[in-house]
Amino acid sequence: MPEPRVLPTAADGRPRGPEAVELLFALMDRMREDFGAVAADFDLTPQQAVTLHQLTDEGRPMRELAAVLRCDASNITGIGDRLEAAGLVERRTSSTDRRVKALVPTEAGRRVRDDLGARVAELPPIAALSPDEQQTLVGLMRKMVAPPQPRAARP
Amino acid sequence: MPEPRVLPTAADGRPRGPEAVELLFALMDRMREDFGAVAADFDLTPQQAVTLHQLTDEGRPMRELAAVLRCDASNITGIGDRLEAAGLVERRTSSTDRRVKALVPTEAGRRVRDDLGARVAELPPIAALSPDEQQTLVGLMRKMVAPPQPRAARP
DNA sequence: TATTGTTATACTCTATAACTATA
DNA sequence: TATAGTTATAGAGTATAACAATA
Repeated sequence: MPEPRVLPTAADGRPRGPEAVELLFALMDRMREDFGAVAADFDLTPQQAVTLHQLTDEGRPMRELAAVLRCDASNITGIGDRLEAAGLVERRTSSTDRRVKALVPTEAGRRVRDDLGARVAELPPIAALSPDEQQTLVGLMRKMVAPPQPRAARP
Repeated sequence: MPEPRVLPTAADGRPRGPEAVELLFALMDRMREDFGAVAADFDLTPQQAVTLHQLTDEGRPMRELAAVLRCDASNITGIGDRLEAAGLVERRTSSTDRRVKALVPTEAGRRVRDDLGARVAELPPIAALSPDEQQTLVGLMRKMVAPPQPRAARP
């Protein structure tokens, strides 16, 4: 039973940046695997599931989705194609700017999105924590996901 | 500036499984992007960087790497090929079982691996936390990454 | 001119299945 | 037989560059 290569733990309680990174990677691998299994249950790839998960009932412009998913806009075309082929989304041209198209979830799409969300919320890594611990985790992650660079105004 | 779709926050302080999942996904996207940028600085793809990062100086059997990286063993062949072409690893056949080959980092590989590790440990998401917070995060993640299923012995 | 979505291209990752060489 | 690594294959994600339609 192989284990990830993890740097030695500090016995002094000092900052553990490297260790935190190792664990974060291990956690990401774990979530990727667990989430992928749930997505597969809905006949979706992980990215298709993530994209569907990001759709509000009103739909979202494809450009906006690319920004949220942090990928090039051209990728959304293909992902949208496949979600559309699966009958989970429709493309709707904006009435105010005919250049923009929104990916709008169909009724089936909304159902899958919600069912998938419920399943994901019960995944082991999250469920392994007590309510208090989940609360603590949420607080820490909020700080971590914050702005890339505070862009301090130092004139 | 689009934002991820995040479920409403509880005002009652009760378990926030869904919210924790949303933030975890956002964090994963963020880390994927940041880590990818660092890997690119070393002319590596994210997976190549992760693989190199998992190598000890003695090298690791390819099968073991597949288990650690949670992917099919056949993928390691290609990743190993590319790392080898870049002069960062060598294949070494085991002296005790000639079926197994280990991916062993070259001197250049060890240098890149270490430099890359140092860069990653300083990524913004981690650096955004204080030493105490990092310590707390490590504790939480240890529980989360634990065994897939405790596999309780209930005869 | 600038922006949105699309297309074309090339590369990587991914799993599956069949193969080889060992054990 | 069983296992480690390989090869072949197919599908999906990714970025880059160029394009049409629209603003």
